[in-house]
Amino acid sequence: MSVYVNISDIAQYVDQSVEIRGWVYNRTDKGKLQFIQVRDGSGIVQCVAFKKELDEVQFDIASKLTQESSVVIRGSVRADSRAPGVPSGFEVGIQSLELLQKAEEYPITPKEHGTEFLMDNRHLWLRSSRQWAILRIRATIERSLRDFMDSQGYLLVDTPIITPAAGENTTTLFEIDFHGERAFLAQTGQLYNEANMMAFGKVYCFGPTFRAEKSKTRRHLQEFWMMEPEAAHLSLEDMMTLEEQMISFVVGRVLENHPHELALIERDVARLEAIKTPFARISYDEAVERLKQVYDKTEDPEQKDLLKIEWGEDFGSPHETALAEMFDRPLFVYHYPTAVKAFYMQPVEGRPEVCRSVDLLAPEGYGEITGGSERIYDPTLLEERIKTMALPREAYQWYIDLRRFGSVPHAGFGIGLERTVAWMCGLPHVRETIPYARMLSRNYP
RNA sequence: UCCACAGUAGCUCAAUGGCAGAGCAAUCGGCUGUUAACCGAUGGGUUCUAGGUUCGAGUCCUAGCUGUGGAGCCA
Repeated sequence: MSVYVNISDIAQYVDQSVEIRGWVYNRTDKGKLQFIQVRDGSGIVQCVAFKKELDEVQFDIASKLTQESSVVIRGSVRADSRAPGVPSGFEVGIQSLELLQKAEEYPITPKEHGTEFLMDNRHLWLRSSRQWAILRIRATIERSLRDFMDSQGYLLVDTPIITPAAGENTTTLFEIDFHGERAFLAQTGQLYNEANMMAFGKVYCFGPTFRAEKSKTRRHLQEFWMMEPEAAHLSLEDMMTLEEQMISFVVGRVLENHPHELALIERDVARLEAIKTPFARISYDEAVERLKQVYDKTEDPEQKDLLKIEWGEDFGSPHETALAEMFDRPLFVYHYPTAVKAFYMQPVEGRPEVCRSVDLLAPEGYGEITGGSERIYDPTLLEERIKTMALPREAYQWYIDLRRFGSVPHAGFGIGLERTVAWMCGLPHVRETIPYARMLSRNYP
């Protein structure tokens, strides 16, 4: 009798008879010998058919299998160092084979393809081993982020996706028709998080967010996933500690659970193993000084122009890359100018021109992966800031209310899932970090 | 929105202004240890679109469309 197994567990069944239910990943035709690589979602295993050992009809089927045909194979597992697969080193000697469906000519061949073609066929591309590995790592990162926050006593409280008119800068929001009223897809759950924090102490939300910006870069999506923790009585300094513990926890989980996947995508794991606390911490002031030094040393005029910076300006991506390259682990940059940050950020005492904000820049040029701050908790100051920034006060009434009923110092941050996955997997573009990327010119499939 | 580059067989790409080509995939044949197997054969084209220059345009020019990379944008 053969037992139905997942390919990922194949090592436990050496010299036993198993049943594999999967899809043909690739086939090598050697005449009287067929090497059939079968994937079942959990892994890939090589199945071998010898003409002598199979009945004629079944061998004929085996020798005509097309890529992605669905099959049920029964056979005995043997250890063989020559066998490729995930995990490698095991193969199934086919005793019987059942063809569920012979696949039509499959568009994605084992050869190279262009980005546009692959994205047009994203529904099929997901079956390729690289994409399979990346999305499995994404799932682990997502779960680890939740596990970490849960272990720290944070409660998952979901925030709405359909939100009322925010009033300002609607150009970056996706507008929808809410029964005749204007509504928008959420850009962040943060304001609701602050209300939830007042109810539960320590909370986080984790869901999709939407940005209608005309951004067309390797770091931007129109729809992306973000986890946002928010806690009462959390200082900026304690938040940095929390963030670095979180990141190193997640990196540890990925290294522990995905050696096969990391090997498949050829990630340099030494770069991940180097992610140890404490992370580097520098102030915005120091960051600007360091960037000016880099600027002075840069010869290439085009590059030099991109690195130009004056105190008070926000960093562009070339600046973030230059700063991150100075360290082999993630870098916190704190106390940004108040003018370039959001209205709700708490000013630094005695230095109102900067605020208690912090961004975390990933190594290897992956840019900002988290951003957060202490929030203004004094209602008068918050109202002043809303007036200064010319925001519609009515839209923020409930938010101001939070400061009228037992206001406390608090802080929070957001971590962008796709940028985190891109960094940990060493990918050049975020489009492969999400099953179906929504980009400026991509809403299919 | 701006800058740069690209668009040729199902896919990845070649082709000095002069016969439209290769590899992979498909189909057929060969091979008992392949790792993107290999070897032989066969079929496969609106060269993104519209106009223009030229004896002749895949190639040059103009406009547009699509994509890629980057910048800006990213409270």
